[in-house]
Amino acid sequence: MQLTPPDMICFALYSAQHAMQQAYADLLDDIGLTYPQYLVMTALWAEDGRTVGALGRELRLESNTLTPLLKRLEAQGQILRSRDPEDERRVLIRLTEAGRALQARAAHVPGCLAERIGLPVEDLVRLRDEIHGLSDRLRQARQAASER
Amino acid sequence: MQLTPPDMICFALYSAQHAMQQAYADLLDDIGLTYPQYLVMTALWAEDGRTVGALGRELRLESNTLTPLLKRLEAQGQILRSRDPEDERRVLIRLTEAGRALQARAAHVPGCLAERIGLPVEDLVRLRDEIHGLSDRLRQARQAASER
DNA sequence: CCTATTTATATCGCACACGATATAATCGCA
DNA sequence: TGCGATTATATCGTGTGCGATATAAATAGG
Repeated sequence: MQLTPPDMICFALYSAQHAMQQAYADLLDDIGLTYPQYLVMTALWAEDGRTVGALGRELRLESNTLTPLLKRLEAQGQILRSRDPEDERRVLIRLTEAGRALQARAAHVPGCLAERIGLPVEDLVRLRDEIHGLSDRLRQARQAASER
Repeated sequence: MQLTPPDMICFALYSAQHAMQQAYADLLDDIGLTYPQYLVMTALWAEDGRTVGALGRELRLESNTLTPLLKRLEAQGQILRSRDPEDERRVLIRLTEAGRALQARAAHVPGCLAERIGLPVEDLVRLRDEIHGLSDRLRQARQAASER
């Protein structure tokens, strides 16, 4: 007896994440952002002026992913990267005027996505929380295993 | 008002998929497979001798992703790639003896994962089906949008 | 005060994903 | 039968993710 990919919850996540990223790509193409770039911009619209590390803790990404991504956003003129004078190890990420202006141009995205999905908000919220619960369990188990 | 990534169901999927892939990476490292390679091998253990296209339909991947991945599996000696004599456009993927033998070495993986997650099977099955439902809705909406 | 350790970010290499395009084989139909 | 359309796979370029490692700044302990 062999499980097939469609039976596996890991594959459900894998293919749903791809479908979601493609749905976002359709909407984000207009404003010139990739989906991970949009996540970073979303985090900055909510709270500007954070360090690379603080962004990484929110998005669960390391500097090896964030640094090149942030350099591309800087090259696009959406953000500025500068060393923190208080602690020269840290790099502060701040939105430019263009980066702030992009928020309005992306304001329709969550609504368009919700419309594409077509499920009641309560269902989405419940599903989101269940998926976060799964993530938390996986990360805790990994933490525990690495401390063995 | 700005949604933050943790509020967004897309980010729940995104981070859960990363956590899942890392959990698998811990287990698959021993047998020398990446997580996408494991998905392909799983599909082949269930049904050997399929074409690239048939694998792609099951895993929802295109040839631009599968071809290099399959070449790496071939270089590892897990599979053979050969043109279908019936239709020279198609490439048949068949397990080698080593590829079949790997099934036994990977047999513990689903159990280890379930243990890491630590949720009842019924919950996992329900969650899996809800996530598949979300994927289906996203793909249908994309299909509909592209036909506009 | 001076060095060992820790912390924050960056660099490198590899393996995906995927849009766009290329190539070759097969099919459809006049 | 011939040829344009379709199908199956491959190639190319870009952008992630991440393990491993490097580098530089800050901290801690003697």
